[in-house]
Amino acid sequence: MSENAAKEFKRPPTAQAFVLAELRRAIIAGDFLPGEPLRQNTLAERFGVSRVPVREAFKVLESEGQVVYEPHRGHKVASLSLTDLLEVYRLRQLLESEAARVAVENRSGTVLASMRASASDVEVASAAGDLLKMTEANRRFHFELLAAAKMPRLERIVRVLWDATEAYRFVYYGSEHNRSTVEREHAGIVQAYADGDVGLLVALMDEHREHAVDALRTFLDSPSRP
Amino acid sequence: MSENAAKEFKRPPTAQAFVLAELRRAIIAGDFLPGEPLRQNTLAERFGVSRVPVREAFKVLESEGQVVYEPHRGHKVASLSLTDLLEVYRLRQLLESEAARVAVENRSGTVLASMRASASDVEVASAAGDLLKMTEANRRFHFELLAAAKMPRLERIVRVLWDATEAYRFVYYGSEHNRSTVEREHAGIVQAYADGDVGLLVALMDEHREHAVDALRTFLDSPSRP
DNA sequence: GGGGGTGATATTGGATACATTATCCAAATG
DNA sequence: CATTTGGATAATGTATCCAATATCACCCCC
Repeated sequence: MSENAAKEFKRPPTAQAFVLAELRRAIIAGDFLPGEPLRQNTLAERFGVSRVPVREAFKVLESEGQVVYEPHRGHKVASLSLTDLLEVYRLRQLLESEAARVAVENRSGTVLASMRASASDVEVASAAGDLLKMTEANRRFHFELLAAAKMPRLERIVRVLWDATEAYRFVYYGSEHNRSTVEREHAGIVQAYADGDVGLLVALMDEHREHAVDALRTFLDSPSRP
Repeated sequence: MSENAAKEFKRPPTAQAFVLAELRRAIIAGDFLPGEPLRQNTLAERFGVSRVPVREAFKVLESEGQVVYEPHRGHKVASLSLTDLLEVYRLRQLLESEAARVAVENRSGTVLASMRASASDVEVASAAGDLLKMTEANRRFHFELLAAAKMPRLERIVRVLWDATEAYRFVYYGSEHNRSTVEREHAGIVQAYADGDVGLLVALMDEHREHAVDALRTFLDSPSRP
């Protein structure tokens, strides 16, 4: 086996890793409702594994706040109040601004190209009306910049915060007006990064976030919301 | 059973909760060296449980970055480089400053009294040369202010960041000069909070943190460090 | 209608057993 | 001598089983 072939071999995931990835995807996709119980047996059957890797995946999700645990009663999908939302976005503001500042200091053409590519992916998905792909591309877009800061703990914290609200992304993207706002804002963000204008970059990111908050604020404040 | 008695009844922890608490305490106390493997069998025997709750505790600690996991090879205690330390402290600066600002906006006599009490506990422990108690009281001191911000996610994030470096607290507290610096700085912090002077509070907290960083920077940069 | 009790069932917590992977060491091979 | 192979052992991943706890349905009594 040549060195290249060894590098290409992809080790199969452990069952716990598989279950964790699937649960994470399902929660973010809104497949489970906030407050919905997650039954070990049911999920174990669905995934074709025993309860053990399901329980282990739960411990991770619980640590991230995606899932709420009560001894002897099990786990439920965490729900998000307006207060939670505001806290999450404020924390993201602080942390993403820091990442942006550091990323601009170490500006790179590779990051810029990646941001442009994923911004373009967002536009393609938006034009196709594919909200799932748009959500994924949007995430890639933002995490290009976060990763560029080379602060792994910061990136992980933001990912967890991001996950906490991601199930609600569809609310925001449901409106064509919002989608085109997103595209315009991404373009501005890319340009500010390209220009190395950290003040503008941070301001544009803040504004971008604020628009999402405004949409979700209304939604979470609505009495008909589950 | 009366209502009061019901409130006083303390449910025994699950084995996983017990193991998690013990592992957390041991890691923070420096009972395990950075990079040291954590053997499921050994720990299960030590705690008198099966491997299952040990593994579940590991998943939590792994999520928090306290423990590093590699499939099929197990878990080890995370180690901390100078780069890690600087990132942790920078993140704490951002987040603790925010907590301080919010806490001052909602200033309360209860919080002030609690801060004073734990600052006093720090001094008592310092005078007695009890570094473990000093560490605990110091933690209480700082988390009084963090809790006062009533931002649970922020508090949790800071706790995780705090835990990442807490095993090194003894390095800083080993010097009597550093200990008396801590006491003076705590007094300043309490006074700034009492005066509602958020600018001064943040500046004093930054300085307080910077002193710890300086001590640990030297330690982590030292080639004789394990 | 409300409260309490009982039994059946659902679910969780965790112990034990089995399967798989990694590591180590000795023997064999080039 | 260096490298490879094979076997034993250590350790991990997870399935299965057992015990404990929670929930639900039903019944009786006030």
